[in-house]
Amino acid sequence: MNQDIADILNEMADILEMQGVQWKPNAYKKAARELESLETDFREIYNKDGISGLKNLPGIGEHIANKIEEYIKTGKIKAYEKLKKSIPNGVGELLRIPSLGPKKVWQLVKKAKIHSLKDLKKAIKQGKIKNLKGFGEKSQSEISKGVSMIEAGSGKNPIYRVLPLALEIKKNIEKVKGVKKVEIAGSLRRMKEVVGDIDILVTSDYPEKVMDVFTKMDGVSRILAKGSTKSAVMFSSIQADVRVLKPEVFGAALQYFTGSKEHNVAVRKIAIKKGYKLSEYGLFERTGKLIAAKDEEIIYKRLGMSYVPPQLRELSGELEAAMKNKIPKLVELNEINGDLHMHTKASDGMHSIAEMAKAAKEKKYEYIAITDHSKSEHIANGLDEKRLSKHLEEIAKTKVSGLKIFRGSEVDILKNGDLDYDNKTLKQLDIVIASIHSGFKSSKEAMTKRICSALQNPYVKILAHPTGRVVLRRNPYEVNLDKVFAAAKERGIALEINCPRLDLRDIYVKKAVESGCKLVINTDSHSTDQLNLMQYGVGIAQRGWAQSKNIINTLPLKQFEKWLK
DNA sequence: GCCGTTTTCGGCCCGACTGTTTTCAGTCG
Repeated sequence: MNQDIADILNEMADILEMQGVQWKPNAYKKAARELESLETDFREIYNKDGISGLKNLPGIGEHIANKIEEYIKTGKIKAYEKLKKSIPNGVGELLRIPSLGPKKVWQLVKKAKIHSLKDLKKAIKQGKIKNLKGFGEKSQSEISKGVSMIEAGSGKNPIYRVLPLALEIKKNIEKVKGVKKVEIAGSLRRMKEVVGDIDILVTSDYPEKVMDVFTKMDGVSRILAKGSTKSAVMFSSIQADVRVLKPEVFGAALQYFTGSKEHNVAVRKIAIKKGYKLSEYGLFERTGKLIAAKDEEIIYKRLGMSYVPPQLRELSGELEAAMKNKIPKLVELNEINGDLHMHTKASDGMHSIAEMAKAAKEKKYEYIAITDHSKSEHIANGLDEKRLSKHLEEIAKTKVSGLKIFRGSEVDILKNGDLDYDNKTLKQLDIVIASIHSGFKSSKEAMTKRICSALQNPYVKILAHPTGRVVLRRNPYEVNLDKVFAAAKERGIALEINCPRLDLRDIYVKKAVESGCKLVINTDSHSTDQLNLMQYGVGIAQRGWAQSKNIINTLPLKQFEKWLK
């Protein structure tokens, strides 16, 4: 796994930085980032092109390439082992504490013999930290708070918990007198599936009023800071920051606070190359003359590229594309015309067919598919042929005006690659979703073969969670994506982007799009409220560069029915 | 340690904030 080697390089960077080594840490971090974002396994590159293949990767030169080769050949890197020995064992965890960076950690190690979180807690209790040179009363209490935070495990939150809160804050601020613009920034604007905190940017004639309303909102558990233009509060475990800005710098600030950090660093480098300087206050000439700040779009334009949608700002090829004017228009939530994966009380859902249909109608969908589990899925009360037959009649009887309800099933892919119903049964269905729910422990090759074999069935229309590394709670499995994509493409089967689970990494969707596969954004809803998960699926699709033409359920009903045939 | 239409040597993103200083280093976003 690329992550393994990236972790090692990152750790080497941390240790070097602690010891005050200049520049080298940056090089290691950059190399680690490159490996993390790599689509192909580094071993594959090495097997194909040897050490020069590694050296061709940006940020990886002779020395790091040699170390990677050493790792491939021996499973170890001598320089890394040596570095690890130069610091005590538990120091790594100290680096995760907010307000403690490599330099301060190293001070603690050297001057106070603090080698672990445990040592640190003891030293805080004894009041030793504040007496160290470079530390003081305040630092000690900050560190103490940081330790509690780490121990509480707080940090990152899933987007489906954070976005509703952010929208609520936005709504509240929009109502304040004098407010002109309110935008959500940060990783939330990029629609990352896991986000740190909420960042909201505002322009207003009366900043103080905004701060008052924000800090007094329902659900605020603690006010971390309240100033005239910037405040931070906690909503239980979620931190939210609001900044009021001058309208003339709003675009530059929005660009800056949206990130990602990697994207911003790269954009700034481009600015420098063009003889400019970019900060959150705008794009400037070397002379200090302001060129652009009001609008994000203009900043990108002045840097010689097209606008980069927030969801793509991960430094994964978006800048190259923007410079060539090749950024696609991404799929939008309002383009989704149907949800094709829904469960009802018949298997493991909570609501009836009619209730699900009504909720879908409220979403203004043109069509849905009811897709309960098949017979082998005993835990989920899967339907045998007899119950299925009755269930299909029920679906046919359910009428909601203006909504087409397809009769479907989420059919298990059995261990041998066969489907859970025979073809005679499958023939009665409008839509068959094939998916794996058991036997996760097979090898990558076996899983791939099993899925590809199921895809040969003429009735399969959709493959559920095709990502290869799906964490179905405790059941990760791996497949050869290229083979699965090829099989799906050949048979015109749509690959599902499964929304309720945070298991899709951007790369899978991007790869599927690039391979020419059709995708479908379904919610796998087990209750009416889960239909709201569609927006997160759209977010995942957007981050994977998907356009509406890639997504099968953006088709209007008539065209969708054609695709079904 | 990496990299190069300003460089094979000398750079490496920028600015605010904080706490500790007595002019600045470290951390953060």
